[in-house]
Amino acid sequence: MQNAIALLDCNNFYASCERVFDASVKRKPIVVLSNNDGCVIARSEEAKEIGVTMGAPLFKVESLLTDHDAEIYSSNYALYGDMSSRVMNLLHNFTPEVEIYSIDEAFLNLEPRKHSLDNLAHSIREKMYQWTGIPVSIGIAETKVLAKIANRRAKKDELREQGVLNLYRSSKTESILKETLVQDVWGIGYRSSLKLKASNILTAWQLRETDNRFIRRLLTVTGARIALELRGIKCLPLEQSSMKKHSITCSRSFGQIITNYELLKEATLYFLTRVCEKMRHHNLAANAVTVFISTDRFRPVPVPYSPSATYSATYPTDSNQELQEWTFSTLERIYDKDYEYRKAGIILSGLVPSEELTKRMFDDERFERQHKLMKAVDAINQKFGKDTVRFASVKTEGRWKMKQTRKSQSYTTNWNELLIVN
DNA sequence: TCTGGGGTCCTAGGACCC
DNA sequence: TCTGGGGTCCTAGGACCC
Repeated sequence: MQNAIALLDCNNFYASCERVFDASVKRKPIVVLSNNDGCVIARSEEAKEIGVTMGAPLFKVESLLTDHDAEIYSSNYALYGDMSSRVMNLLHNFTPEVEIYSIDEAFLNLEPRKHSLDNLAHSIREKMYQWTGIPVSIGIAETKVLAKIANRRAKKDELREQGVLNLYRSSKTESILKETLVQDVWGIGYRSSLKLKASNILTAWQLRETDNRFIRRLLTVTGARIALELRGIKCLPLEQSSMKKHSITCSRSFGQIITNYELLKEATLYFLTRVCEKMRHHNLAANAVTVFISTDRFRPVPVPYSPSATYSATYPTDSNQELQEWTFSTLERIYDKDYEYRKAGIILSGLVPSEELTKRMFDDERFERQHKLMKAVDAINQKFGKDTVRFASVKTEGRWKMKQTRKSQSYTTNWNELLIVN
């Protein structure tokens, strides 16, 4: 017995979040920008209609947007994160098995159920809009990959009003797979689509019908699993308890080119401060830090250079000071003075719950002092604002400082920015 | 020093996703 | 002038061991 899987996806999520709190933009084109206000990462339907493409750099579409009286927002992750958890929490009213896949998507196991799949999906959709103001689309099928395809079609023009497409044991599946190009299948990216095309495999249906050993050789197990999922064979299970983080990253493109080693050190130290905060907020510790730096990918002169290196330690730590030592020694390994750098970042990995540090704390007095110190610093910064207390070496005004000139209010997470209704 | 297969562990990099 | 950031998974290849 194959259970029916649903994929629920919030329509134009970031744009919809902005719209919930600002009635004046109900019919206007809306776009939300990436960090640093660099490019477009979310668009309302109206913005799509005037021809704004996903990922377009702001400077290329700015005049188009102003001509159409569009609203432009910097990204407000506090708001989106909060709206997301409202949506996700409500899903448990409909089924116990929910996998939160991303900030705006969740897979649901729809069994067991009292009503028909279609009725259930429509009722989830209506309730979600009523409770949160966020419109959602739902695709239903035997597997995750097929549910993704159903969801995508549920958003298409001719079907958009309904917002639900049920392909579970449906005779429509074959024709829809024949209309779906391989590059539009979840898990098949640009590289894989080129390989498939070279073998004359152009549609999802052809991918499904090709001998699986061939696909495995061409695209490794990842591709083989996708092909099986297209046949309705579950290879990707619902993962409900995937709350454990494996890594934490902070990286930025710089406002200007950096060649100077000291400036690069400043930047990585700033990123390290951010990832350490996040790590301790989740009560985690890390035993490895990866440092990466990169030249400008849009101007690869003379040649692109983007080295990275990892420092792995025996014991995990959550102390800035210790991680700072690891970071600098790693940066030194990859830095080459002959290049101009445009971007850098830090990744913490080997994450373990910080209770597991207890043993070390008994052994190591210096470590225990640092651990307590960091906890105190976090508490103060939480209360009085970011970087109220910091290491003297951490510069907060750098060329990597994030640009956010069009941010909306933190309607749901900051008492001082609540929505006022007159 | 050479001969050989098999196994593990680690890391860098590729590919993909939202 | 201006082109995002944060993740996961898989594999190839090196180092090491028996």
